[in-house]
Order: sequence, then C-alpha cells, then structure tokens
Amino acid sequence: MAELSLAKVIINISHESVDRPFTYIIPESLKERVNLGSAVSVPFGAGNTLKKGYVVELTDHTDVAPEKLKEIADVPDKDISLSDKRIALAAWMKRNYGSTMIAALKTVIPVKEKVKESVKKTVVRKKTPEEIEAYITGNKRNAAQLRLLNALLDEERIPKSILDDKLHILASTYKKLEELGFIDIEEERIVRGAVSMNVAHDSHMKLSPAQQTIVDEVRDDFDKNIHKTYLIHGITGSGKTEVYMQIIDDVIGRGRQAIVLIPEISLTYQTLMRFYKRFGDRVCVMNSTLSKGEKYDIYRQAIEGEVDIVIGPRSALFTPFNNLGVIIIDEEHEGTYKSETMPKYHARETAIELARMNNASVILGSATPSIDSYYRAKIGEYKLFTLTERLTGNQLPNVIVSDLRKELREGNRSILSRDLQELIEDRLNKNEQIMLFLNRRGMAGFVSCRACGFVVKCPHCDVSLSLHRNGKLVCHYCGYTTDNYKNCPQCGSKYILGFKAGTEQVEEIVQKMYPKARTLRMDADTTKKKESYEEILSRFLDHEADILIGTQMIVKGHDFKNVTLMGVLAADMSLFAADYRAPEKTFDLLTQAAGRAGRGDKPGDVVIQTYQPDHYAISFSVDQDYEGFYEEEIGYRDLMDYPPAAHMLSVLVTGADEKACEALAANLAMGVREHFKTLVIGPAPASVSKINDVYRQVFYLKHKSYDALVEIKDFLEAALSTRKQFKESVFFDFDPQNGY
DNA sequence: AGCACGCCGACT
DNA sequence: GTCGGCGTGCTC
Repeated sequence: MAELSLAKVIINISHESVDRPFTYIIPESLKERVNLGSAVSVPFGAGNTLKKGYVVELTDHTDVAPEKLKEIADVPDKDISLSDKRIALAAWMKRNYGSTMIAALKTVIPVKEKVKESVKKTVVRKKTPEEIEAYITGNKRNAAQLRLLNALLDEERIPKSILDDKLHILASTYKKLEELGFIDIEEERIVRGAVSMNVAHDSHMKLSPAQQTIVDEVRDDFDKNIHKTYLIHGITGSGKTEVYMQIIDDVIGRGRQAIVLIPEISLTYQTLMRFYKRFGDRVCVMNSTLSKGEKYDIYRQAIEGEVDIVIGPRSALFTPFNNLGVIIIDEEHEGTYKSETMPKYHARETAIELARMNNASVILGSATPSIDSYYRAKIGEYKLFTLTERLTGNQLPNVIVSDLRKELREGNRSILSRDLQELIEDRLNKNEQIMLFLNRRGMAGFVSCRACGFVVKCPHCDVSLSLHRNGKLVCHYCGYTTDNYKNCPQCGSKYILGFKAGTEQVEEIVQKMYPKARTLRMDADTTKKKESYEEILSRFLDHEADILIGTQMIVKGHDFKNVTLMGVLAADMSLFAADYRAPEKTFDLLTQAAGRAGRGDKPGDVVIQTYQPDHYAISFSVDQDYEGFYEEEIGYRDLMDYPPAAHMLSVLVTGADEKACEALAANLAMGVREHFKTLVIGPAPASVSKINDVYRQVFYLKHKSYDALVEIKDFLEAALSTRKQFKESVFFDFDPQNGY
C-alpha cells in the first residue's frame, strides 16, 4: 500500500469561511508523528502564519493544485491529539447542532495541552475519634473546624482538594488544627485529580427487589451485547444512586469504563463520598474549578486506564476512555445538560450517540424525567424503569396549597400566607429550619407605576430593571444602574413603586416579621463570588441560620436533615416565562422543592403559595403525580407540535441596526417559507428584544424530522454566505431549552 | 483570524 | 501625481 503522504487539517479559526479541511504535505521528518487526530502546526494564508489544527484525514491524493500545497511545520508534543472516534463524534455534533468543525473538535477535547505534575495533599486524622468527639462536644464556635473534624470522624484520610472544595475549609483552619495536633497534611508527588483513599470498599449494599430488577436487566442486556438507553423514573429517596453504583460495578468488572454526568450544582459532599467509599481511587471528579493540570491528569489517567469512573458535568462526557461501557446521566431533566455555547449540544443526545459508537449503555435517571425522555421511553425508544418506594423511610411531606387570591380577598397583603406564617412560627419555636423558595429572580423586583402601568426598563436591553436595597435600579443583563424615580416619567404620578418580591425584599420582610430568626440568602447576587455557594450551604447545614431564602439553587438535591418546612412563595411565577417548557419547569421545581422538606426523621410540611391553584402544573405537583402531569403536558405538546412531538429550530438574528435586523430576519424566514413550503413562526422580536443595544429577532421552525431542520439550517447558512455585506449575525439552536 | 489586493480621498 | 484609508476576498 502506498504510504499516505497528505493530511487534511482543520485549522483553529472559528469562522465558517475556513471551516473545511486544508490539505498539507507530511514531510519525511514528521512521518512517524503525524497520525489521524494529531494536533499539528501549519503555515496558513499569505503570511504563512503558523496556526494550530487537527488532522482529520490521511490520504495520498488531492484535487488541490500541487503548487499550492504546503508542508506541516510541526507536531507540538505538548498538544493533545484526538482519536478517530472523537473526530467522528465532533463531525456528528457539527452536523446536528450547526457549529464549525473546529468548535466541535475543541468541545470534544476536554483539555487542550499537557501540563507538568504537581503535589497532592491529603488531610490525615491524628487523634482518636474519642478525643475528637470530646473537642467537638460543647464547642459552639469554630464552625469550619467542626465541619472538618466531623468529616474526619467518618474518614481517616480525605484529599485536601475535596475539603477545600466541598466543605470550604480555609488555610487558617488547617493550620490551627495542625497546631492542636488533630490533623496532619501529607504531601505526595502524585497525579492530580486522583483520589486515593485507603478505604475499605463498602460491601455491596443490599438492593430492593425493584432496584435489583433494573441492575439485572441492564447487566443481562450488556452481556448479550445489547446496549440501550434506560430511563429510571425514581422518586426522591428511592435509591437511584445505589442502582447507578451497582451498574458501574458490573461494567468495570467487565473491563469497561463509566462516565457519570451530574448537573454540577447538585454534586454534594455526601454523594461524592459514597462514590469514593465504593470505588476508591478508581474514581475521578471533574469540575469547572479544576486547574488545567488537574484536568490533564484526569485525561491522561483515563487514557492509560488508571481510572475507570469519571464524575462531572456535561463536559465530562468527553473523557477519553478506551473502552467506555456505560454513561449515566443523573437528574437528566436538568437544563444545564444543554450547552449554551457553540456547539449547542445536548449532553443526553450526545451521550446516546457516543454510546452507540462505543457499544455502551446509557442510564438516565430523574425524579421528574424530562417530557422528552419520558416520551421516548413510552414509544419504546428507551427502556423505562420506575422506582416508587422511598427506601430512606421518610414519609412524603404534607403539602398545603395557599391561594394568594383568597389571602388578598381576606385582607392579608403580606407575601406570606397565614398558613405559612403559622408554620414558620411553629418551626422557629421548635428550633427546626425553614427554606423559603422564590421562584424566579428578574421576574420580580421590577418597578412600575400604579397609576399608568409604566414599567421601568433598561435603555440598552429590553428587560425591566430590578430595584435593589440600595435604592438603585439595576439591569440583570448588562449591569446598567440608575437612581430610582420619585415620579413616574410617563404620567408624573408619585405612585411608582417596586414590586416587592425579590429575594432581598423577602429577606427584609422576614427579618421584620421574625426579628429573632437568623436568615441567610442565596441567589445569583450572593453566590457571585467563587465558592460562596458551598459556603452558604454549609453554614445553613451547620444551623448558623434558621431560614434560608433563595432562588432555584436552593431546591437542587441538597439534603438538610433539620429542614421541616419548605415555603414556595410564588409557585406560578415561572409559568409566565415565554417558553413552551414553562409548565414542565414549574412542575419540576415544585416537585423538587417538596422533596426538600422532611428528609430526616422529622416529618415535613410544604406550603405552595400560588395565584393559580388549578393550573395543572401546580395541582399535579401537589399530588406528586408525575404520570398525570405527563399525560396532560404531552397532549398539549402534541397539539402544538412542540418537542418531543416534533423538533424545533430557533433562528436568532442579531444586529445593531434595528431595521436591517428586522429585514434580514424577514428575508430569511421568507426564503425558508418559499423554498421548503413549510410553516415558519415569526419572525418577531425575541422575548428580550435588545441586549446591550444589539437588536434580536427570532423565528422558529418545527418539523417531525430532525434532519429536515438540519437541511433548513444548511439552506440558511448557504443563503447567508452569499450576502456577506450583512453585519448582522445569525445563530441557530436545535430544540432550544431557553426561549429567546 | 490575518494578510494582500484594490479602489477612492487629502497630502508632500 | 502618490500615500494610505479599510472594504472584499482568499487561505491547502
């Protein structure tokens, strides 16, 4: 066979006009090192500037004129190369999500370059549990020390990185405890990211019959080389994690590897420790706070077979295992599985494609599966399992619905219903904890004129401004800040007031009503600083506050044993979002919120305050009736041709010139209408019609066939490429998760 | 993304 | 006449 002397290279320039392979000659001196997937450095363009790129094909013939061909300059050995499967996956992503090939390739490579090794620190317990207990007992201060010592009671050795990350221990705390002789910090020159704990592996937990059925069926299929997508619909506390772990055990026992995807925010210290205890140093955890070096080490260990399990957010999907056996996606309904940047891939779909390429299985799990996945399970595309038994022995919480219209009619103008007020008082007296969940920031806190209805909006972005405690009005999109108005700019009335319903206002009101109660607030503002999210949670866990007030993030998967009351302040807030998924998201949030109360041995109450107690998203969540909600919702999706009944493509046209932007959107929409004889919805101003003075027009296409939408996207891209004079940019999103 | 080519306005 | 503005087009 003739030796292949040419390489097709994708250049690292993210622009459609150069988004195609360029052919280069492989010089004799680099023959050994240039392979399929190699990262190479090549001269490009008139100036022969050196550009990085990836070899996506080796060949020995080309249609390019020979005098044009240049030679590959180098194969930098600190850059990481790709496997052929990864190239195929990138090509699939490019096609399905409409990105450039180079953007898809970069997504598929979790780490760009190799980095030197460093030291790893492990915190080791140096005193007996009894001595530690003695120190802890009666110690009301030193919360951070107690967190650390409590963790060390369970585990003699814990990697410092986990403690830093999950328990938020500061250097001063380690220093103090080292001085007191409680701990020692061992340093080891070892690969980063790895967790080696001298743990006695937990013996396999006894599974319930329902759990065992799932494990058995997946294993039997696996051994028959049948690889499906399985959906586990399991209520909170039904033991999904046990099932995942047993399946992983089976898979790694067969010499294969496992990827576990989690919505980053929900990976709690407890869950993490369960994996470590079960699998020890065969597990690696990825997260966005890891350094380049740590990520690289995980990557290297995966390739070299030193670890078998990686846990991480959607990007962990691209861990380069050689023999992937199973991909587990926990909380599969979560929106964070859809990428917001190019390529706008969905981790669930991409996982299924990756699994198909590797002969691996996919396990999806959720207490409230996405309508999408449940539909696919119902039509037999996925295999459905249901876990209905609460193994933790907790009772379901008692759910009370407060009709806010009735409250108002009967003279209660407070944001807390009388039922909720009564229960808060009761819990404060019992020294139990309370969570108050406010559905949506940004929807609340806006300033409007009670006389004429004027709403104060950002001059640069088409969203209402929020009133902050300092009296300023702030835009949550661009940060624009202005003083609050004394009089309405439209009618001059002095009744221009904030709509009191932001988390800040709730905290203020709660503090006034319950002066003795200690409150903590968690929202996008208070968690802006790195690590503050974990810090607030651990402070609440340590009972440094009685009431935690927050947005979505407080309802995600955290287990607070002492919380016996969950108040949902405005359950219908998220129903107003301009998004066909609004009822689904509302149902998910309410169901999860209800799951937060009474998870310990104490029974819990949930109060759901709403203006629409009869809306199906609310009534079914009150009854914790997923099936009922699904039936109602799928009927609606079917009727309207919304996913999963059909697929959707959103086309977002943006531009600084309003008229030009509108004209281009109208023109493109018309082109599609005429060429495909299909229905086009819009164009219309996006729900946020302007961000930072850039106008946004959007139109939607629906089609039963995904490929038909891909064809339309290709058509639009072709149409755009012949009109370069347009300064407007166009963005595509398949089955969009968030409205535009 | 760069770089070259090229076609119009104000300069030694 | 020519220097240089950046709009348009091409890159193996």
